[in-house]
Amino acid sequence: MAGVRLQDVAEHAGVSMKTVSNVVHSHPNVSAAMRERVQRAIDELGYRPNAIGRRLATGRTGLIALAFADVRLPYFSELANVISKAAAATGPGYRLLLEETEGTIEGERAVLSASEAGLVDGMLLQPSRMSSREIAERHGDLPMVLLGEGPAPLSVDRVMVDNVAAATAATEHLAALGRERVAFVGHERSGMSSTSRQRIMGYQEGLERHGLPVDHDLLISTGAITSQDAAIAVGAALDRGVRFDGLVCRDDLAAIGALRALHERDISIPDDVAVIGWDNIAFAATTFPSLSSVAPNTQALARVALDMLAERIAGFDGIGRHRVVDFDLVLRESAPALASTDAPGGELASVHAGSAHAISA
Amino acid sequence: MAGVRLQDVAEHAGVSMKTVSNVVHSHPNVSAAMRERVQRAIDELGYRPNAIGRRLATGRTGLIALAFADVRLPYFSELANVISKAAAATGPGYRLLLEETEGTIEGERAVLSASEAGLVDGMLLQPSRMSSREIAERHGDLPMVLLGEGPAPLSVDRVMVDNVAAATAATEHLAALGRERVAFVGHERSGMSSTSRQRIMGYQEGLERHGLPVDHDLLISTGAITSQDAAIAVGAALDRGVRFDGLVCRDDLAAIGALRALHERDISIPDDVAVIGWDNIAFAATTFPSLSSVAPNTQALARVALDMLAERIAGFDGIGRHRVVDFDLVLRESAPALASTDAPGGELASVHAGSAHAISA
DNA sequence: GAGTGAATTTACAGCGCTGGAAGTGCGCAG
DNA sequence: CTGCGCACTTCCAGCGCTGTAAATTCACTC
Repeated sequence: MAGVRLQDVAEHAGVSMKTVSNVVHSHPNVSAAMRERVQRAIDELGYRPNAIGRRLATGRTGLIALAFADVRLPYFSELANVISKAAAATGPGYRLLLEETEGTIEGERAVLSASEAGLVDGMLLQPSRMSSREIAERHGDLPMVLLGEGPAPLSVDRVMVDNVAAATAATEHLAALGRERVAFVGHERSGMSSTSRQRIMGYQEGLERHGLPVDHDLLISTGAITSQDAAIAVGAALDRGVRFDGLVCRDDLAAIGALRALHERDISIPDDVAVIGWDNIAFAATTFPSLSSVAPNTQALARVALDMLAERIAGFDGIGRHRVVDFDLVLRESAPALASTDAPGGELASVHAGSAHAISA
Repeated sequence: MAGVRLQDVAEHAGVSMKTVSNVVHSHPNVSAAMRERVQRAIDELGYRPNAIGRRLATGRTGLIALAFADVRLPYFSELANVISKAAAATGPGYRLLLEETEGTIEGERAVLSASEAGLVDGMLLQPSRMSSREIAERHGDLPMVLLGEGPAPLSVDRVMVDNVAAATAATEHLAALGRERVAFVGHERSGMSSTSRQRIMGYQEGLERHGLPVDHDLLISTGAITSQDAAIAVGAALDRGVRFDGLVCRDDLAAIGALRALHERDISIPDDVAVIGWDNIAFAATTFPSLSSVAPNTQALARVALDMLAERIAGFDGIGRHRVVDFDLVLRESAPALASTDAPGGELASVHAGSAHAISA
C-alpha cells in the first residue's frame, strides 16, 4: 500500500505518468479504454495521490487555518463545526487546521508569524487583542479574513456581527419587559477585549434609549471568560447588595454562571431577574430556565468569510471588505417574548428592525 | 515578502543553498561569520522556509489529524484543546488538522480513506462505529492511535479509559448513597455506540454488586447525543411513571438534560434523585446543582496517545499496544461525597480502588 | 614549502506531482 | 498509396527543499 507513486502506476499500466495524472484528475482527452486500463492499475496498486507533491506543483494545499482563542469555548467549537462543514463544501473542499491563540497577544502573533509559509492556502482569524494595524502589517501575503467585531484594518477583509446593535436589542428587550435596573455581566476585569467593549457600548445605548440608569455598579466583570468566574462575580455582586432585575451577559457562559448564582440565592428567573445571554450555544436550550440569547448567524458568517477567503486565494487583491451578518434574539424562558405564555413554545414571535429578529423558542 | 526562495537568499548572500539551509536549521558546522552573513540575508529578504518543499524532501509535515465525531461536543472540544497543547510540545511541535466524522460509519470511512496521502504524519482517531477489523484494514500505512474504548484491533495502538470500571464506580457511588432504583440515561435509541455499550455494562455490574434491580424501564435512551434529547427522554420517562432515585448518565450532556427535566417537575436533586454525569466538562461545575461526573484523565490520555503516535511516526512497527488511563469520580452537589456536608467543598474526599479516585469539588 | 587531517562549503540528485510542448498513431481525402 | 489533421500520449522541466558525497579551505606539522 505504502509509497505507491504515480510512476509505479504508470509502469504497471504501461503508460506515462502524465496519462495517469490525467486519469486521476478526470481530464478530458483520455480515451475510455485508456482510462479503464489506468484505473485498474490504480486500484490494483492501491495508489493514493500524494498531497504534498501535488501542492508543490500546484501551489495549493486545500488547507485553511482557523485561528481563535480557545476551542473549549462553545461559541468557537460550534463555529469550528460550521466553518468546517462550509469549508468542505467550498471550491476544491478545504480542510481546517486548528490554531488556538489563547486570547493573548503572543498567541495571536505566533499564529500570524508561523515561521513556515505555504502550509495553508489562507487563514480565518478571530483576533481578540491584536491591533488592526499590527494585523495588517503581519499577515504578509497570506490570504486572510478576520472574524468578529473589533478594530478593522482597512486592508483586510472582515466579517462580523453588529455587536453594538445586538447588545442594544438585548437591552431594549429587557426594558420592554419592564426591567428597570439592568446589569451587564462577563467582561474581563482587566484587559477588556474589543468584543466586550462593543457589547457594553450597545448595552449602554439600550439603557439610554429607555432612560434607564447607567450605573457603574451594574457592570459586573469577571476574571476569566468562564461560567465559574461569572457565577462567583454575580454572587459577589448580589452579596454586596448590588440589585438588578435584568442581566445582559457578554456570552452564554456568563449567563449560565449568573443563572447558578441566582439559583443559589433563591432568586427567581425571570420573575425577579430576567437574563439574556449571547451566542445561543447549544446548552442555552436546556439550562433551567432555558436561556434567551443573542444568536449570531454563524452559518452566514461562515459562508461569507469563506467566500471572501476563496476570492483572496484566487488572487483578488483589492482593499479590505467589511461584511456584517445578521443575528437573532432567541427568546426562551430566562427572558421571554413580550406577550408570550410561560409555556415553552417554539414559534417565531416577532421581527425586530434591521438585522435583529426575535424568535421565541 | 512573498515567494522568497532559499535560492534567492543564497544568491543574496553569495553562498550555496545548502549553507542557507544549514543556517536555517542551526546545523553545526557553520562558522559564526557565515551564520551571521546568511542570517542578515534572510532578514533582509524576509525569507520564510516553505513548509511544502521541506515536507517533500523530508517526508514530514508536522501535522497530525485529530478525528472524532463532532467538535461541538464539549468532551471533544476539551480534548482537542488538551491534545493541541500536548502536540505542540511533542517532538518537533505538531499541529492539529481537525476532522469530524459526525459519528457515522461513512464519516469514519471518509476520514480513513481521505484520498490524498501524505498530508499528515499520523492520526488520532476516536471511532464510534467502525469495527476494529475495518479500521485495521483501512488505515493502511498511516501511523495511527485510536482513542477511547471499544473493540480494539490488535494491530493498532489504542488508549482508553476503563469505561466499564468507571460506570461501575459511578453506579456504586449512588448505591453507597442509599439509592435503590438507579437508571441509566443517554445511550442512543438505535445504533448504540460502543461507548454507550460499555458504560451500560459497567452500570449493570454496579447494580448487581449491590443487589439493585436491573430493570429495562431504567434504561432511558435518547434520539441524539444532546442535552435537549436527554431532557425530553427523561421527562417522558418520568411522565409515564418510571421512578428512580439515582441516575447514571452516559455523559454530562445527558446529565444536564436530566437536570432540566427534573427541575421542570420540581424533583429535588440530589435529595429525590442523585445524578452522575460523565466527562466532567467545564459546565459541570456551574450547573445547578453542580454535577458529579466521571472525569477521564484527558491529560494523560493526550500524553500517552501522542507518545505512541510519535513512536509510530518514527518507524515503530510492532503490534498494537493498548493503554488504559485513569479517571476520577468528581463529586459535586448532584451526587455528593458520602460523609460530606452539603456546602461545596473543594478537597479530595477518598480514593477508590484501582484507577478510580473520588474527588469532591 | 609540500603534506595532512579537520572543518566548512558546494554540487547534485531527487522527494511526487503537474503544465505545456512535443510526439505518436489513426482515419480519411486526394 | 501518400499525405494531412486530429485525438491522444509522452517528454521535459521544475515547484522548494534536503541528504549525501565530493570539493574546497584552513591551520599546522615535518
